[in-house]
Amino acid sequence: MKYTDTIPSCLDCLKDNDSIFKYLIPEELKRIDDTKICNIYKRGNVVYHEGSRINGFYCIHSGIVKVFQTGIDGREQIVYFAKSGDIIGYRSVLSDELACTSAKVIEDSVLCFIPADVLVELIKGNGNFSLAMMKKTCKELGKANAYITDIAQKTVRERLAEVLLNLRETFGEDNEGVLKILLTREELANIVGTATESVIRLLSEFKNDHLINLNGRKITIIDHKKLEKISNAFS
Amino acid sequence: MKYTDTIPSCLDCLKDNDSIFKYLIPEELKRIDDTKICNIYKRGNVVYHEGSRINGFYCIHSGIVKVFQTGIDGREQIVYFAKSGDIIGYRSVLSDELACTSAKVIEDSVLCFIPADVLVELIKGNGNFSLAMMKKTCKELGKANAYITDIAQKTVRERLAEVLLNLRETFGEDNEGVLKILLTREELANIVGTATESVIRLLSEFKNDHLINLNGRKITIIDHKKLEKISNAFS
DNA sequence: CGTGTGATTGACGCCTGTCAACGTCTGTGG
DNA sequence: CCACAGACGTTGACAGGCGTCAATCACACG
Repeated sequence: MKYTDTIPSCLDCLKDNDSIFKYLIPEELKRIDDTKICNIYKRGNVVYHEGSRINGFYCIHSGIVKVFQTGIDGREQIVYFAKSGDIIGYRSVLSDELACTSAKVIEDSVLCFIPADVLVELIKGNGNFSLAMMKKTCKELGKANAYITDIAQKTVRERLAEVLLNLRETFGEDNEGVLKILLTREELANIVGTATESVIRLLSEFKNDHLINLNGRKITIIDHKKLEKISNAFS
Repeated sequence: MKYTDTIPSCLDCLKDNDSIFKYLIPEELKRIDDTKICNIYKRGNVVYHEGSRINGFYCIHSGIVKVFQTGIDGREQIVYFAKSGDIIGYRSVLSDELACTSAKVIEDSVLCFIPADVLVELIKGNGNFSLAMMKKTCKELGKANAYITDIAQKTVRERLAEVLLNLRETFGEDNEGVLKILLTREELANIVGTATESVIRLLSEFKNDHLINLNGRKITIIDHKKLEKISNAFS
């Protein structure tokens, strides 16, 4: 599965994606280019597993990866989606803990693995990069806190509406209006934090109310306004 | 409310508390000592308010502060408790966003305010401190993710048991076994993410099953083992 | 064509939120 | 010293959102 064909250079990658690495100086970027290991992953492949020790982190060159925790009787709770330009696994590296999440590929991906000590080195050495990483982590923490409040106070219906809007915001839609991320009903349920059947029922309710269109896993948002009202957004 | 009497020196504070500032060199610590502003806060006082811009962060010298988000119709969701040695408000400073939480004093406190630019300066200048801050934030992020999973998958009963155990872990108990944090039933509900009445009902259930003792706001954990079993801990 | 995975629908019941009434305690002011 | 207001705690009744179980359908794939 080694990806020796055309290893993406970080410099090229930076042009396309808004990555955290833009805060690095050329020599530092070269250090990453030299140490990274790139691989192709297919949908369903596991990038890393909860409870394992990770000695590095991954940068998403292309594709989509879901990051989730495994809860009671193996039910997944998705806490994050990573797309091109994002990095995953750095949390465990920096907190010096075992991975508290698993990562699995949703859409065929090219991922670059970068050793832990390179990251530590960069944070210690480059104040601007360090600050940017802090900022990134703090923003994620803010989002996590907001989601705790959401999930604790909103109904499943409200949360589903919100999740749909978030997905559009994050992944956009093609020129037909179809969300550029395909998820199973179960995966949707694992974001919202509910049962698969509930998602199915609510989705067809939304469809009947002409808020969305459904075509298999393809979801089209029709009435953005009403969805927002349902989601009861207070942020 | 200015606390001019006996301003706690950071050096003394470090001896008692395990604070993040232990990674600073003496000159840096002095910089904080020189710029900080210390105040006394009484129970109920608001430290900072959601949506406001904070131009610094707070270090808890003594007391307890709850950090929460305000959700639908003003209901609070508590996301963090800060006690002596902890810092709060740094998230908003570093993410350069408005405060996404409010902080309110639970137990009379002495808080030291430290300007934002001092923090940024330290992170940029001291790699070890920077790394420690990253580590701290990453750990918090891990906890937040774990709580998302919890709240999404566990029942109220399980979560309440877990919260009680967490409180004991964090704040300890006096020699009578009473938890060293006093919360109203509503505050407990705002941690668990449920209605006040549910907390009351479950608490008296726990009491009847001889898992805990209740005396007003004083809670004593009797049967740690069974509570753990109820909490369904999978971590 | 059998097998397996995912999607859908219906039935059922419990957990839990909401509403309402009442009890308890503390502090304040007359 | 007592009355009263207000915050907090408790209990009961009730309904409905949502999880669970089970059966069936749809579709892809070897």
